[in-house]
Amino acid sequence: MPDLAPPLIAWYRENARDLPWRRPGFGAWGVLVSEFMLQQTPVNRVIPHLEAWLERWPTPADLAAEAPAEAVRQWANLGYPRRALWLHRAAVEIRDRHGNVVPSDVDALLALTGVGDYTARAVSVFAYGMRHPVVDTNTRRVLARAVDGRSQPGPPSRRDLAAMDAILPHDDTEAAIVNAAMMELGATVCTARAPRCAACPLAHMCAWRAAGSPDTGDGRRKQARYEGSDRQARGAVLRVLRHATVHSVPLDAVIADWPDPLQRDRAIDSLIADGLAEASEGMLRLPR
DNA sequence: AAGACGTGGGC
DNA sequence: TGCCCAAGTCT
Repeated sequence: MPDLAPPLIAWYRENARDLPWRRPGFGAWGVLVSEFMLQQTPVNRVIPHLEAWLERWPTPADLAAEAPAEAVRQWANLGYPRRALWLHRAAVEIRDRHGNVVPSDVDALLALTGVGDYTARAVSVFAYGMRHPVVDTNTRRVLARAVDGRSQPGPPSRRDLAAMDAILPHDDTEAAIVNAAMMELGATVCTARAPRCAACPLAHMCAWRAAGSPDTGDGRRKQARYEGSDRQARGAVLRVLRHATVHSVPLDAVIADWPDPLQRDRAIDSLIADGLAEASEGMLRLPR
């Protein structure tokens, strides 16, 4: 397998988007917040929310001092609101266990609530310049095509980390660039549908292209239907709680017109179980 | 370890 | 319309 790093580095230097978290001195807290927001939410939707968040809470302790409800409300419509809860918990943990400094060590990062294999390495690499493989869905797709000759990656696996590590240069700085370049290439050129191979710096050494760009099938899990789902009901409940001018709403009034009353009750119960809502004396509200 | 978990945009 | 997709994590 030829060395992917040189063309990736040259391409990234010319084509990287100017994203807030790539600005010099953006800070590890900003990077951590951005990574939470970017978990399954597109870049363009994240940017305005990220800037508002950091303006309101410039350090972990600023966020930790607030009630979780404020984090959930500020999260607005970014989706997967448990991430707001987890980010709040992580802020408390960083304040209490790390002196209000986002850790640089992967294992310390992994111990934070809501931080998994991807986010831990992304923060260590992009905020602190450490040398680790960073593997997200973009990286996995580029590896699947350029290295394995497949149209789509298989299911996520710890082996992905070793595969990415194998193409990283020894130098820390160059390794960080290759990590970012793989993600950027997957996001802007080597996309899931209609990849722009004519603009790809790896096209001349791509195993998938060499094999004639075969459709090797999709190893991706199909997403459950959203329309009519419990998730949709949960989303509707939480939207009411976020928008409530009084921070507490009569339980019976929350999406009272929902078509399926059992689903409505299930949604409320599960939100309470998740810590995203609290009920008391016939009222429902975001967690204090 | 397969499924749950929001939301919005593209085609 | 309906399905796919988006810098994942947790149970």
